[in-house]
Amino acid sequence: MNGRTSATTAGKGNAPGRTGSSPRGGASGWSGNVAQPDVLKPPSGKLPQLLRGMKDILPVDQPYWNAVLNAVDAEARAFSFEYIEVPVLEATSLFKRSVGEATDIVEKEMYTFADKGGDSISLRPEFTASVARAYIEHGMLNQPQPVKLYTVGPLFRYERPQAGRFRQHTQFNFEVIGEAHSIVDAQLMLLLDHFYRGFELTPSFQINSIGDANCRPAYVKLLKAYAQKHKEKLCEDCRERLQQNPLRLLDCKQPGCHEVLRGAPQTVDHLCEACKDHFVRVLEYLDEVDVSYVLNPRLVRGLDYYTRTTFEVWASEDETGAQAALGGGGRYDGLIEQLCGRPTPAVGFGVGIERVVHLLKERGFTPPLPAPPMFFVAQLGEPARKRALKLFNDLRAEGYRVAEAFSKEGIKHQLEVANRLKVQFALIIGHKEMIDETILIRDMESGIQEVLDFAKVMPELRKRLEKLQANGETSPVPAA
RNA sequence: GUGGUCAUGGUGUAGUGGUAGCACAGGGGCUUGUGGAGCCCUUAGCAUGGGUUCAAUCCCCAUUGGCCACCCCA
Repeated sequence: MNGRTSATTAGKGNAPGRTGSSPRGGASGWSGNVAQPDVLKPPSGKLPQLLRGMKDILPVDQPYWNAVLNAVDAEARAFSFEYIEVPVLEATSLFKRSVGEATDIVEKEMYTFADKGGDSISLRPEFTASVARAYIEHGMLNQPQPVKLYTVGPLFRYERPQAGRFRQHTQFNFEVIGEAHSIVDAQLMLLLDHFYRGFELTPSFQINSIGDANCRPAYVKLLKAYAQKHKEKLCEDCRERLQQNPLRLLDCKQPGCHEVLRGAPQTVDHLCEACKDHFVRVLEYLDEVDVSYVLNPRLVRGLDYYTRTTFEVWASEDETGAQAALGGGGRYDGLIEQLCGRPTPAVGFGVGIERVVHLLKERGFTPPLPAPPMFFVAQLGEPARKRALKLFNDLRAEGYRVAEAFSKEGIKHQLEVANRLKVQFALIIGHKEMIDETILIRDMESGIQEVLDFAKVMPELRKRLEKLQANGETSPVPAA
C-alpha cells in the first residue's frame, strides 16, 4: 500500500505529524564525552509548555484517529488514489503564487521565516500547492492522466485558536490532476460522502460554481459595480474587499452586507457556456448517486486558485458555529499553469481530521479498540523470570501479542495487570513449574488452570486459540 | 488581529484575606503461588509576574493559556 499505515496495526505508522523518518542521528549525543550536565542538574524554571494552538494527540484519542485514517485509506483504495507525502516546509513563493498574495492565509496566517541561508520559507498552510508542485516537478504529466493522489499530515496557520481550530491541524487531501471532466468533481464528492456515511455522519454539502478565467472577470465587474452602488451600506472590511478581492463580498456575515448582497448578481447566472455545462453536469452526476447537496451562491473560498466547482462540507445545515466546516475543496484548473506547469485541469479537497474526530466524539461514536493481547506471561522468582522472558520472545516470534510485567514481583500483581489488559490466557511459570518442566495456563475468564508440558506449549496454545476461534470468541490466530 | 469569558493535584470538583479538602486515576501494602471486591498507606495542586495588605490561592493589574464571538478556515 502506501507505506504510511499498515491500516490495522494501531499506533504504528500513522502518527500524524511525524510520518516518515525518525531522528536516526540521535545516537551522537550519547556517545563520546560530550558534556550534558543540564540533564543531571536539578531543574530550574518551568516546563516549557505546549505552544499556543498546538495539541498533543494522546493515546486515548488514537482509536478515533486510527478509525479515521483507516477509513481514508479504504476510500483511497476504493477510488484508486495513490499516497504521496510532501514536505512541511516549502518556499514561501509557492504559496504566494498559488493560494494568492492577497488572501488572509498568505497575508497573515502563514508561519514564514528566513532559513539560515536567508531564503524565505513557510510552514505549509495547505496541501494543494505542494501536491501541484510535486506533480510538475516530477513530471507526472507523463503518467497516465489523471494522476490521483492523496496525502495526510499537519498544516499550519497562525490564527487565534478556538475549539476545533488550531495552529497546527491535520488534514487529509485528495487531488485529481489532469482531468477536466465534470464527473471527476462529482466522484470526489461521492468519495467524501461515502467517507462520512461510514461514520454515520450526514453532513451538508454546500456547492457553487465561481466560473473560470473566461467568465469570472465579467462577473466580478458586475459584482463590483453593484457593490459600488451600495458602498455606504457595506462594512469596512467589505469596502476593502471591493478593491482587493470582490468575490469575498459574497460571504461576508455582517447583517448589513448580507442584506445588500442579497440582491447582488450571482455567479451561477453569469457563467460562460462551458462553465455552466460543467456545473450542471456535476449536479446531475451527484443526483445520479444520491449525494445530496445545497446550492449555495454565496460560497466562495479563501484561496485564489479555485475555478468552477467549489464546495464545503458542513457539520449541519445551518452553519451557525464558526468551526462547522468539516472539509472543503473545488476545481483549480489554472493552478498548475500558474506554477509554471503546462495548462492542467485539476480538482481536490481537504478535510480537517481534528474536526471530524471532534464531531465523532460529540455523536458518541465508539471507535474499535485494539484487540487485547492473547497471552500474559507471569513469573515467580529469578530463574522463572528468565524462562518467562524466553517464552515471551518465542510467542512473539510466532506472531502472538503477549503482555507481561516482568519487572514486578508477586503473582498477584501480575494477574491484576493481566486482568486489566483483558488478556485471554495467563501463562504462569514459578518455582514448581521450573522443577517440573511445565507451565501453568490459566483461562482468565473461567479461572480454570491446567498444567502443560513446557516442551509442548506452542502446539498446545495454538490448539486452544483455534478452539476459541471456532467458537467465534477471539481474533484469528496469526498465520504460522 | 478585535471584543468577551475563564484558570485549584494527571482528571473531575470543594473551599477560604491567615497557604487547601474530596472523588477517580497513579504508586505501595493487607506474610513474594493466583486477578476482577474490600481495607490501609502514599504521591501530586491554587497558571506566571507584579501590586494592595501584617498576611494573598482569594482583592487589583499585567502576562500566558483555554474557551466564545468576530475575522478566516479544516
